[in-house]
Amino acid sequence: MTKPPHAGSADVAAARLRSIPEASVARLAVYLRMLGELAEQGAETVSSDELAAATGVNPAKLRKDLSYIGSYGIRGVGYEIAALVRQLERTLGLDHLRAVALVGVGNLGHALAGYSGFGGRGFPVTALFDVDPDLVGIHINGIVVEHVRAIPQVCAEREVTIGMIATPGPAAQGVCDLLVSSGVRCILNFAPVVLQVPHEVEVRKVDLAVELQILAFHVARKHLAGQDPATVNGHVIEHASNGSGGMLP
Amino acid sequence: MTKPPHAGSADVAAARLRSIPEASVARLAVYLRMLGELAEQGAETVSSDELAAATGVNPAKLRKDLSYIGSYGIRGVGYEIAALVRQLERTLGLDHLRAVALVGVGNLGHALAGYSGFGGRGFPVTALFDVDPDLVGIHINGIVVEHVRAIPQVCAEREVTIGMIATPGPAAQGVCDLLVSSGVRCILNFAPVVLQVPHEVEVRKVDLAVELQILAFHVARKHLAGQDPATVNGHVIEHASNGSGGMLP
DNA sequence: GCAACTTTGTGCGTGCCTTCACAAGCGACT
DNA sequence: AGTCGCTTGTGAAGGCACGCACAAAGTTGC
Repeated sequence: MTKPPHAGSADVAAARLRSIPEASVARLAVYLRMLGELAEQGAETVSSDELAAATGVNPAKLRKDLSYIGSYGIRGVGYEIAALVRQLERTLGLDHLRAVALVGVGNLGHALAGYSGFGGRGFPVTALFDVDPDLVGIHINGIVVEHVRAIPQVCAEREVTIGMIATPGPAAQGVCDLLVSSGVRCILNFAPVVLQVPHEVEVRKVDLAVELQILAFHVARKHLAGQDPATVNGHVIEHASNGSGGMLP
Repeated sequence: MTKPPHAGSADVAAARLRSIPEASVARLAVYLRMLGELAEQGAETVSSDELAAATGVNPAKLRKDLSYIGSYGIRGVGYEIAALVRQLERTLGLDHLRAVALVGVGNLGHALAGYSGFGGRGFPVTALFDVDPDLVGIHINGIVVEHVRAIPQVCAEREVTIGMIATPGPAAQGVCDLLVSSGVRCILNFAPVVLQVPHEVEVRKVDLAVELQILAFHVARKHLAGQDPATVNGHVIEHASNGSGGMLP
């Protein structure tokens, strides 16, 4: 199941896409952002060492990550930023916009709806949903909040390809089912629930409470272990000129 | 019950803590939440199969995870929920409260400050900071927003052990340095920047834009590959009675 | 008290990810 | 034109995590 039938460029691309390790994909997105910042600063090329330092990654790992999308580096020089950005965007599927629907306009949802980092990066939030009558009908960032029952119709109309769920836990599975039945195949879940989905649907979960608990574990560990620097396997990040130019709220 | 007639329980605990794989720690937090829900529903014991199904994890992996914190299961029966919860809380360092400071009360920060999932789980947000004069002085959930320059003093007073950074990217490193110099050793970073910290400081990063880009990659993959069900390595999660009882916004 | 059944705890093989180390390739300088 | 220095791309090794499969241990029924 690994061999492409014939060697047309589309098949090659598909084979490559499929074979990129999940861990690498996550880092590619980070490289892409850093490259954008470097381009803004007027840089035209970067070496793997520079880019690795700026993103806190091992240089060899970075080169291997980039090798998955092809050879776009010049030996003795580095990577041409513009070309690399273009290729990364194509690989990550950022060459056309992906409409995003957000369900749950409560506390967190409201913040996500107003988060400028999405629209500016090719992910316009084009639909908002909730069940609360007090919320349905209001506008956030120029988008009107619709009732959850309108999900199938609105998602179809606006060609939504990604759904974000920021509802309370108990409501999440129902909302998820609605999204899936509306053709949404990728879901970003903020609710503290494990979603049950058909195998063709991709779910990523962001669990803030779990993140804090992981940190708490490390606090406890440091306390118990005393703070012997040798035994703590903390990751040290070398130098790296401070990257600036973000885009959060 | 089974084995450990504790000999030097502190040392044993420390050794154990150090050796728990990072991936397991993340799952332990998930188990803990699910166990809490089960307890609320009146259950007294769970088998590894039940808990695994409810959390979308392989049963063997779950048992191995739990084995890292000791033998608290009863063969032929399962795990006694109350005892397991207690042990998990101790292992994750949830046996006493951890004061959290949040820097950046903009769009996302405001939502995090109001997020009930933190305080209810042993992570009271006890300090808020920003640089915006319009925000400094206002109250959110009964907490007053202070100026960033007050970080050292306030963090010391309120014994903050965890810092959350929800500032724009360019401000993050400066804020981080302030937190670290105030004695904060664990940081949850929402800013799209790789923080440079001393090796004894633990940083976890939540990057919403990257999460969406990873999803976009999978959209692109599905498109290119057609949707042959066999070649897509999606994870299928079996049955599992729908968990309810969450605690998001 | 014994046998059959259930469920935990774990040794082990497998595969993925990371990291090292080095050859190949490219540009610059003489 | 040739050589030198720098940087990429990758083969190979090590480590970690996953999941199977089974023995150990407990419970239930007779």
